[in-house]
Amino acid sequence: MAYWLIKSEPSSWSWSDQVKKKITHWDGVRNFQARNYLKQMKLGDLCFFYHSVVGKQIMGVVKVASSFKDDPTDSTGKFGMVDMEYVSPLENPVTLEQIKKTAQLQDLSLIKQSRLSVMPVTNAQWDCIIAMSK
DNA sequence: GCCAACGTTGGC
DNA sequence: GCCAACGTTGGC
Repeated sequence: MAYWLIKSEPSSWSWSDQVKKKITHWDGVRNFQARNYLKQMKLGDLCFFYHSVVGKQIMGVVKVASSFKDDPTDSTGKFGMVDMEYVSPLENPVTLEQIKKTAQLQDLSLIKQSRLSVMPVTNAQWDCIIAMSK
């Protein structure tokens, strides 16, 4: 099983929206690198849900609830989406500031490629962030 | 609200 | 196929 981190601006789709709705289409990705990662996702893979711009912190965990499929909001047919299902909140959100200060997390794409909206997370990085949330 | 970073588009 | 122009993202 793989781990990922997905970003959303709370003004368009927030963690509390996700908690309420439980399961949602993760559509609107218009970046090839992000799309390629979406494509690699497997059913049951876990993802951190990160609030960009407002909050700048990891709020909780969701899981991949469908494999890669057509994005109905994309008329070009180049992009796609998966479904994301609510799993659990973090006990305490982990902020971008904390992540930047943590030596083991310096390779996280969140830091190196701030514009990428879907990125892989290693087992070690996952465990580290979970530990920080306790 | 600004601006740096960077991905995408389109003209050549 | 290159690269300048442009648009968008997201941290500050």
